[in-house]
Amino acid sequence: MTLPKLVKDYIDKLKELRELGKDPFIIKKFEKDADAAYVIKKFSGLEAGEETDYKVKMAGRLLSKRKHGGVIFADLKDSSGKIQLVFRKDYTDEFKVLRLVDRGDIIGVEGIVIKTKRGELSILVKSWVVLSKALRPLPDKWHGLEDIETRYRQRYVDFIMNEESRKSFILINKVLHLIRSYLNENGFIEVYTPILQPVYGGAFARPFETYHHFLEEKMYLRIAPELYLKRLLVGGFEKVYEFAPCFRNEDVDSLHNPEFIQLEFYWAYIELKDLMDFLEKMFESIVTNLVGDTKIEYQGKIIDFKRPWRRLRMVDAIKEFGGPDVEKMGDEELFKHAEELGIHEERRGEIIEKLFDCYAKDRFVNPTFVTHFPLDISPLAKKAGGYADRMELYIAGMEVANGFSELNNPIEQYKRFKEEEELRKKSDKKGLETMPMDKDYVRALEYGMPPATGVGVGLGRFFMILNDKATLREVIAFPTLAREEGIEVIPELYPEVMDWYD
RNA sequence: GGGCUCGUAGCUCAGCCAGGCAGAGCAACGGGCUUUUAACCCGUUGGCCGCGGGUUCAAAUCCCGUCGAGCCCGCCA
Repeated sequence: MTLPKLVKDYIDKLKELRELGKDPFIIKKFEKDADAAYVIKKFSGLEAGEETDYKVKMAGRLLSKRKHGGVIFADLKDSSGKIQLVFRKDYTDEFKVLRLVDRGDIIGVEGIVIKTKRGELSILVKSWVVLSKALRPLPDKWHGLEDIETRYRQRYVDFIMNEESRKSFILINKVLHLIRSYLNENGFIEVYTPILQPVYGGAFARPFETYHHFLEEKMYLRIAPELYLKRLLVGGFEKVYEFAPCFRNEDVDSLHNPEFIQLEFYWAYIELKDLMDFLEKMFESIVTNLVGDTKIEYQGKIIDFKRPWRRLRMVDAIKEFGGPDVEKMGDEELFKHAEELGIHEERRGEIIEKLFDCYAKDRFVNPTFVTHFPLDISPLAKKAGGYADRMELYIAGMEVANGFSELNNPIEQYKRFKEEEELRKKSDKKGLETMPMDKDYVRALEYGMPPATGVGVGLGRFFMILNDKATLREVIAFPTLAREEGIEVIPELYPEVMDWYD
């Protein structure tokens, strides 16, 4: 570790600043009256060499520092953008003290807007103040931070160095805002339902378990908000939605993170085709608002969100892309075919779904609704013919949404839960892929839930598409990683600094 | 869970195949420079080669194990 040696210079400078009565860490505010984007917008028309008398007070992080003897150039980055600072020996206050200011420090400056002889719009700095001293060096100014692991573990450094990363999250904020507005304008209300649940449900997944010491009870982090949102329908809410953080104790890959956010919404008195119409309109509106077009490029492919979107039955999708006609196959034949493909499942429905994944899933680039799911893997949905009245939305080969006509018959719901319990007893998979009985939910249905349709949208995957990112981790600010051991911090490396701040 | 790849200075990377003093650029430090923008020039500092074991006179390099990360497959609607 050479970090201590490098850090020594930084803490020596902090010490000197303190001795000069300039300890950055005691400062509580800096009144900015401009940011980089504002100055660039207002003054980009200046002639090279022109100096205005327009005064600005700006603050941000110093990303680079170029010394030329009597003049120092630096780049200041704030949340709006980047602008050059010019410090001049014959103009700037305390010019010599600038040797204590490093790349990475956060500073506030007051100066005038100029354009240099080389034509770079800049702030000629009169006075300056260090607002926070960086005690660790920034990554290479040219290559920046590229190491994927460090980018995720120390995302703060990633955001400093990689504007692209920061932009993704600004875009996500816009998308969230658009979704909220769209739903609110359509009469939905936003709600929050329990994340800590005594019984998990609403999906097939292994939950995280925890323990409530006061209640002395085992609890689960929710795998989905579904069953609570439908309790609200029972209670008389007709259109509800939730941006729901969910937790699933399963493997991590480019499409799965143990914690992720689902948008779920429920709408009473409409049926599945109405929901699909609504989703089309909503997505089309969001994409159009965002990029001014229904088409976007994702990983080299063009995705067109223009409605109407294709709708087809799952069994037809399998056929269309070279798979068998499962409707004409008996159980024995179907299971045999699955075995040949290496698919080992206990339910007919699971096999059909796997066949869909195998043959068809990747083929849907433009948004496509796949409908008519096997009943036995849809214990919360109503029936439609021999199938579940259910759809999944596929975009760029990814499952982005899953919705269905909500089963509101308490008797049938009870039976489906029972079937799940039976299956769990038989299963050799420790019951992880079955839903537990939720009697309170059945009781709620016994009071009467209106016919309704609901959907869960995997927002992360939608964000991936909009940001043209290949992995979910890129659109999660702090993705789940294994614990990092052996982190050393500066007060441990240089205990004497602890005496500075009593 | 299976396969493949990677881990060397704060950052970006060489060195490994074919064992022989631990390297470069950037950053940092000292000096020069009043219009640069990857500034430049001269000099200096900086290493648990992820970790543990083995082979060897000698290991960053070869072998085994292990930890972390990435990609693919399986699994997770």
